[in-house]
Amino acid sequence: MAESTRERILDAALRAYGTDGFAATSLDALAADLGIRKQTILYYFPSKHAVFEAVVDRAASDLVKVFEEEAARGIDGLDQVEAIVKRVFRLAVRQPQLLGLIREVTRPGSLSIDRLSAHTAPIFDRARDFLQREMDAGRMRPSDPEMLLLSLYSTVVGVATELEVQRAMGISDSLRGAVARRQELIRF
Amino acid sequence: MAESTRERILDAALRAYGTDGFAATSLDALAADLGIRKQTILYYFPSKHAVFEAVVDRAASDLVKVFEEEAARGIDGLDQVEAIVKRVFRLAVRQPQLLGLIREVTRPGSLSIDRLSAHTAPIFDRARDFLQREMDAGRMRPSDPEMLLLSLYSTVVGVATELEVQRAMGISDSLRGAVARRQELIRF
DNA sequence: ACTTCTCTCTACCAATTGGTAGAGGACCGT
DNA sequence: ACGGTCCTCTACCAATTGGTAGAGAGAAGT
Repeated sequence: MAESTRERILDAALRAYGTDGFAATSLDALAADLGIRKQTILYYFPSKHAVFEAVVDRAASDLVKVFEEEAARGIDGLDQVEAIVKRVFRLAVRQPQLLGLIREVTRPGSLSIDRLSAHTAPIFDRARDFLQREMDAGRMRPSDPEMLLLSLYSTVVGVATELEVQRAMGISDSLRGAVARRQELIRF
Repeated sequence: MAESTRERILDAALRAYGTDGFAATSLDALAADLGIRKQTILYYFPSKHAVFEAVVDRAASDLVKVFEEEAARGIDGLDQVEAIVKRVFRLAVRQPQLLGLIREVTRPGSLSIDRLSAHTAPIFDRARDFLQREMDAGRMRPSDPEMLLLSLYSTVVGVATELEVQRAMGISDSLRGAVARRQELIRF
């Protein structure tokens, strides 16, 4: 077996929750997609919500890994920001459901938002401190680091919804536009 | 009765779908929230999905109205863009669920995205032509109008998710930041 | 007084939901 | 050969789901 059942469940769950949402995805549908019975899912996870939490945990640690790997390379100033944004973009393009999941978690009525922020809070703090240092060192235009981070975040997430809207509006050159916008953002 | 039952249903549905999502909101829950029976809802709407479509229709026409009223005032250049963005912001702050609804509709697996774009396509085209004219007339920095529109859109929607994330991260001065970001955006 | 229309209700339904209980097979060390 | 552990299954359950059928109340028109 190349991939464990547990991992396969998480993969399918990410796909389903990211596109259709948590509430709209039944355990039966999830199991059918995998060619197994839902009781097998409930063997690995105590409840449906536990599946969701596991998916969030894994997605969060994937994101955290990107930051840590990139931070370990010790690049300065804007170059590091650009490198991270680039990698997050690549991750998002390769796994569009990941951004769908983020939308699901950050929904107003969500229960698991604390779970996500628990994972990301440390790198958020580190990123803020990094930006502050770079600004103090004059390698970056000074502004409020927290706000800049939120700007970066909402732009990246915004691009995800953009792709869908573009499709509905009948615009085709989606990816090129997204990349161009990324570069505009960095310049700014 | 100050407000018709039908309108009250749409109000409650917008609130529920915008915060918890469509799939997570049962007709029973919706009815209980209104102090009525779900059969009353099904008297006004043939199905649960029809309620959703009606909510989307009304929300879309609210948005379209903003554009039409503002366009009728005939202001030139950036001032008109700023005025519209300002009004959309005010609408979003007053009705946060409206942006939640947009997120719901623009989700990858959504069925009603065509319904929304059918409403908004005309004003999208008009906005694009407007930007093109303003650029030609030299009142605005030249760039791709469609891309600029998408930028504006994703920034506005992005702010909605931002507020939630900010809350989770424990940052407080949310509205001020949003307004500041709006102004940065316009300047850009 | 009668019908008709509008509205909200009770009663009910089949299907689906998340979840429990436990059987049975495959593989393990002994 | 045997007991134990790991895994996936069948069988089942109570609760909830969206939806149908139709009763009954009230107002309105005739």
